[in-house]
Amino acid sequence: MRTDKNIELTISDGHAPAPPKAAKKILDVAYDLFYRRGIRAIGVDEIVKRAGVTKPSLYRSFPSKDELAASYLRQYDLEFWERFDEAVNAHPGDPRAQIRAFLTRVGKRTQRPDYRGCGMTNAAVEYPERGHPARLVSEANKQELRRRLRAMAAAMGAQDADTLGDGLLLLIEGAYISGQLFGLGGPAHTVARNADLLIEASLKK
Amino acid sequence: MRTDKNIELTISDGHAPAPPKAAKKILDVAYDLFYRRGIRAIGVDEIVKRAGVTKPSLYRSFPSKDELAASYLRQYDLEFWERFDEAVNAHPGDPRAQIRAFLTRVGKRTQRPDYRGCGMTNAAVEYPERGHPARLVSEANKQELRRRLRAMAAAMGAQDADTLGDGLLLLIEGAYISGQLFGLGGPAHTVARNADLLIEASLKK
DNA sequence: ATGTATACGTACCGATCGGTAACATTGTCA
DNA sequence: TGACAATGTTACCGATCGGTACGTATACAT
Repeated sequence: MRTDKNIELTISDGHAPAPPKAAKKILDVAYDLFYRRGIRAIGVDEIVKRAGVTKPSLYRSFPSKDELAASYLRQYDLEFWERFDEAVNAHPGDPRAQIRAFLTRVGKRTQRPDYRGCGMTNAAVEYPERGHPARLVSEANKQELRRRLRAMAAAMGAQDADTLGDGLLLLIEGAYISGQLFGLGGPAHTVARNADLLIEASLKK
Repeated sequence: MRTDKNIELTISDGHAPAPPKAAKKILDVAYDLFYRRGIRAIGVDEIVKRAGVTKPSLYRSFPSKDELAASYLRQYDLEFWERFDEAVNAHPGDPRAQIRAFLTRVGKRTQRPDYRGCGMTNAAVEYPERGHPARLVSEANKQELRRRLRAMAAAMGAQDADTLGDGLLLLIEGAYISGQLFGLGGPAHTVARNADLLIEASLKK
């Protein structure tokens, strides 16, 4: 089991030495398939077939399927925080509005017919074994999310900031799961409204 | 694909004609393995090995692995409603106390070191394909849970009962997921407290 | 032209996947 | 005791799993 491969991909840095084209296509295809149908459900053969490459090309860029899954999640992590920070930056200094903006978007996304929940959450469910490469990425993402939600709850002036932050996290995770369980018209579309009620109840003394 | 097998097991009815002993052991082992490590992660070979039987024995009682998974979830469904009704029956006529009792127990369960979330939720994540036998059981369970939570919210006199019921469902699903993601000391232990705050905010006009 | 490094393709590996055919064993009741 | 049906066992199936040995094509520097 070698560990010295280029797990961290330099995707189109513009002028660096060598941009591996196959790796990007592989990761793009894997991203789509892993998210839509699950990591365990997809074999490497299907990935390379859809990417128009061959298996050795995959294993030259990624040490294993597990590490490819971890790379998929690292990409997911990037895009997740993009969405999160977008909501945050839209309402500077107003954490309650930031949460509302983020959850309004989440609520909308969960109502899309092809919604499949949070890639991070799903991966953690698929890989319960501690220490699995994919699970590690997922856990790190969730712990950072918890940290930020608690900080935002504190900035709102909540009586018990940690409890409110955790409550918001529960609502968010619930929305991710309910979105893929119930589909359109499911409970997930109420996440922003319920979060606002919970915040309201946690502020007043 | 035959469908006329004895999926519904008569487990130890005491004096009926034929109690299939192997089927029960298979289902017990499958229950444990499927829950702890995931359905896709467990092969039928491991199940029959741990159950002390052989593969044909499994396939005489269950038409397929998918149907065995569905049977596992039907058993899970039974035990779930047992726990739920226990909390309900402990506080007749007081839906708010019923919810509190149920969520207090959920919060405690999520803090156990071997906690692996809700078998129903996990199965739905593992099998996103619509119509999968396991997923159908999971979806039915969740829809019934949603129905009952909304009814309880209405009985509490909530301003918007459907929103409160859905909010409680989000918190519950969030607790299931967070329990297995964060382990001990995670956000799930606040589920009862957050639910009570949300209820409080949803009642007052 | 020729070395050298790198990306890619063909063909294959053993292991495991879910599932089954054919046969042996057992319990039950006439 | 004999007949029958249900259960258990041995041995195997084709397909797919993740992963690899090894030869080939291409680009650039000398």
